Amino acid sequence: MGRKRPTSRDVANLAGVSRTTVSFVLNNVPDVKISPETRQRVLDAARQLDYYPHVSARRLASGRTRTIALVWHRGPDATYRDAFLPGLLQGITRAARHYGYHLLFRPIEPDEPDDAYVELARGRHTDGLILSGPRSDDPSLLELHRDGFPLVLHGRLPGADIPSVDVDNARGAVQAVGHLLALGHKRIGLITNAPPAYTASQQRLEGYRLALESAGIPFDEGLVRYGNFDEESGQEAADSLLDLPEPPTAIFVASDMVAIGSLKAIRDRGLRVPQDIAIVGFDDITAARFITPPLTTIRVPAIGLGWAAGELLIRIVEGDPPRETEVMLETELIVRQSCGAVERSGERR
Amino acid sequence: MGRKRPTSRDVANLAGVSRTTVSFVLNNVPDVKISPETRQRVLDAARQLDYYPHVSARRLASGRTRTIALVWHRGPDATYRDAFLPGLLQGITRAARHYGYHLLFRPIEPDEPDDAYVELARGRHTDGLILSGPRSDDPSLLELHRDGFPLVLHGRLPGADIPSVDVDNARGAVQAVGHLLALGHKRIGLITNAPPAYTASQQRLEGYRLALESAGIPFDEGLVRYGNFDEESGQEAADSLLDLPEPPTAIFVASDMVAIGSLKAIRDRGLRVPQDIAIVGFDDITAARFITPPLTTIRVPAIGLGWAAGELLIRIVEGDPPRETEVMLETELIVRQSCGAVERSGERR
DNA sequence: GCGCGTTACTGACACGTGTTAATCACAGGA
DNA sequence: TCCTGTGATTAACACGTGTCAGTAACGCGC
Repeated sequence: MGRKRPTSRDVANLAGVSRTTVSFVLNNVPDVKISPETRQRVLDAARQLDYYPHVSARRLASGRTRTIALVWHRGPDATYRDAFLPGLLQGITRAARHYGYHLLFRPIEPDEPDDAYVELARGRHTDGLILSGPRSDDPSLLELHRDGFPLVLHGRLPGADIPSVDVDNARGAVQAVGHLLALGHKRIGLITNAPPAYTASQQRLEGYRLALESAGIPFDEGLVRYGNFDEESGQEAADSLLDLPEPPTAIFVASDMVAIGSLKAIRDRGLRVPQDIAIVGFDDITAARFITPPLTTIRVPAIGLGWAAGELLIRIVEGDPPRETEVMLETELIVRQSCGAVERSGERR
Repeated sequence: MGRKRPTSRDVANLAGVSRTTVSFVLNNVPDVKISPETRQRVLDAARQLDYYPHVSARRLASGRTRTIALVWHRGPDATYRDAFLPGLLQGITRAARHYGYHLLFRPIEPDEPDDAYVELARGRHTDGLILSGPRSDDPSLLELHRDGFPLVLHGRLPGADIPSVDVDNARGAVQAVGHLLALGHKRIGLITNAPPAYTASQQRLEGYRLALESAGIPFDEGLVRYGNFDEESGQEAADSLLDLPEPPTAIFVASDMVAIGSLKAIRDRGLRVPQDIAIVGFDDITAARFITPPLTTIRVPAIGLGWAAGELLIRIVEGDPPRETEVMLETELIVRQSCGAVERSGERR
């Protein structure tokens, strides 16, 4: 075994000053006068001993952890959300690094209680939490927020005015349906990403309705089906739409994963995409570029969401909250081939 | 603002015992006798006050953080590795949760020094580190290991005998090439996943060579090309192989991402997969199932790797290291359509 | 009555840092 | 000579827990 970890006392002894002075120098405490020679002596001593302050001690004394956590609910939509995880993490960790914070990653598995994360907050494990996939019926959540613990939700939670970050699902749906309308389609079906209990599902439906209405086309409930995150549900939903006496000429499938299932259903009937049926997806998962035909879709800015959530949370932690604490990020229409707007080409997005 | 956080002293006062007793009860310290009534009084008091121990204080006193970190080097292969991140994280956090640990996620961005992670170890931020994508020329790494700090590498580092976890790349390549040989191919090309500087690339090449030799086919360097993680490199490499006077009838592309580029090159020449050229990939990324034709490939057990790394590290931290500290996990051959072994069907894997 | 072991509990120190209030040396003005 | 302000430094306390060494009470054998 090597020698023991050096402490700030060791640095102080080596530099011939008090421990307090070491703390002042290493933390660059403002409004404290330290002579340049002393400062240098301390820095030299610290370097010579290869001194790193003990984080736990520092946290205990300062009362701050400089750590935030991402609480990741692993629900029925796990595979769907896993596609966003790398981007979201990258965005959050970038913000964290920018402000000098660390990130704790805490998935909540299905067999755990939903409020397993409160221990992180109550035990002062972290200074704040980003909660992805919050449940509206979670009392601990409201309690934490009432007690002033910094929280940011990924995904809206109607009712409670908790700071949140989300993508503008309704506008994204308007972009998708608007694109199909511009291509001349009048009879456009909808397959949602998820059951109506999910707010994102409601919002995308709302955008679909808005786009149609502003084009003077009446909303027809008979053209709406509900997906359930996976391909199977997309296949069934598309089958159901194609069985209609007068099937749609285009379908907005509000999830790429579901859209992949829909494509299969269409192909199995010998129909061609986009010539017979045009398709626009949502999410822009990695696979969207590679399937046949490449999927026109709505890109969700995962990194941007992560950055926004991280920055918002840290600013709240530091007592400098922005005026607007409900952030909405814009989506982007990615035109590929499944919508019929462009012919096959070498373009690569 | 609500009232202050309760401390163990508050619990002690409410229960009418000493703080020491509270600690004994809540931590279930063995070999300490506490009467059942006292124990219950303490538990009731803790519950009544909604007491959660202060993690930082506990860490300082105990000298242990019960936290491990995943250090994630974001190098030139970032997009390729992002595909594994969710699985790896799930495996690690499962192991962490099983042993009562937390996970810190620490990406190292390209603009940071390679050894930015040492602060985590030296400052006792975590009890141990999992390093993904280690560099052999990193002196801090060897120094940490020499000082007895618990480390586990994801990916081999030849030379230093640091505990590590990796997939058996060579055997995976043998599986892939063996499958092509069994289908009757004699002239099999290789496109690696990465330049030869990457050990995984060397190992997959080695497996390719072994499989051929054990089938009595001499290794021909002229059939080997080096990929570079992305599709472009796969396209170029495949073009180069197809330009040969006697092109191969099958190609083992040791990366699905690279294979996608190769498929494009083949299709652009009007050739069909698998009828004219058979392809087997490596990694089993999500997109592999969805491209046309669905890619036969070698599945890498991301969750298993994560679990193995997490468990190995924690056992080392707890002073109970297994005898074998170099773990190798097996890959799995996933047969789809790009190899020509099965005709188009409804199967879904 | 006294020594002794056992049960149930506590006092006091340690962990390594941040931070406030105080101290000291010293120069300058009256 | 004494008072005062200021620049440089430090003593001392606080943060909330884990844990060792001890103590008080009590039963028991002789």
